[in-house]
Amino acid sequence: MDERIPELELDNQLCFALYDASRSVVRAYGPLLDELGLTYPQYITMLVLWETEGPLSMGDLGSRLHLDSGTLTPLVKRLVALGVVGRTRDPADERRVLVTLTESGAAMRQSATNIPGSIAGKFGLDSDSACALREDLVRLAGTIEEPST
Amino acid sequence: MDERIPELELDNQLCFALYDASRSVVRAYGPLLDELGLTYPQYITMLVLWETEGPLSMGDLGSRLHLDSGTLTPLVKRLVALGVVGRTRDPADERRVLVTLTESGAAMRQSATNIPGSIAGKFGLDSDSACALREDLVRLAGTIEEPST
DNA sequence: TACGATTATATCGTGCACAATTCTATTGTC
DNA sequence: GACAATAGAATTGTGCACGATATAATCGTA
Repeated sequence: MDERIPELELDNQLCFALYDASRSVVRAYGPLLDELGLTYPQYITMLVLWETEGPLSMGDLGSRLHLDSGTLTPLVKRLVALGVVGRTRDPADERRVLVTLTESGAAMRQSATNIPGSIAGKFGLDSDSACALREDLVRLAGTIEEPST
Repeated sequence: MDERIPELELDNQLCFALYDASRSVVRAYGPLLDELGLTYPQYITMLVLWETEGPLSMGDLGSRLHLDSGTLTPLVKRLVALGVVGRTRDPADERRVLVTLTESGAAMRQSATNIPGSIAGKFGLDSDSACALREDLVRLAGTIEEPST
């Protein structure tokens, strides 16, 4: 093209570095999650259920993962089909749908305990750097979320 | 659940911070790209074309963006439908498809020059921090890509 | 110069993301 | 207690991602 416009060059975009790194990391989970029969979004959904006492509503899951019902509804239905969670209407409020781990879903947690270590090995990062990077990313996402005046 | 397993908690996952931040940033581009009629993946494709002298093959575009033909083929066809690029077979090698900017596509570059600045304003980061973060992410993605012995 | 191997793209199928809309249950408020 | 407003999910439609497969052009080489 005519002249260079450095701000528009791909290699100068923080957004592309993020987008590319995110896809790379999700791909890295692929082989490990295949053994569990989960996709990456399904895996993080299971993480939330594993760390929570008792059932969670679709809305609770959605706000934890920042996913809306258009994404979560079919995703959770696939988890039901896998037999790892159950879906029931909340008797106290029939609008709400409660998601609960099945025995099989709870048991899967043990098979997943090796995953974080395997992944950490693929990152060329020591634990402190990984933690610092994670904090930078959380801060960035938090800043962007602002309703922007 | 029974006991805590900190390595499996969502808030300790670098992968989730990345995944969440990436989606947040792409969402932040939404309103700006709407004015151009582009999606985020279409936008980064245009970035590559804008910074390149002459046409690019599908393969060139794919290796630059780390996207395969299953993603790029329909994406580029939508850019053709928008009238911003053209697709032609390479006469020197009929297997290759060359993507070229149309006049309208080249002109769109001017309308895009304000985007990086607008986005930078949404990040709570000074230019140096953003650059450092970008470099960390590029390094991370590069490390993961290794064919892993 | 046939012809098997390789290369470049396209196609197909599954599963996200997310905006927009719809549907039903609940919650004021009069 | 009727009823508008709201809240929680589901549905619909579009556009990625990506693995797997298919197709066609080119290349190597016997």
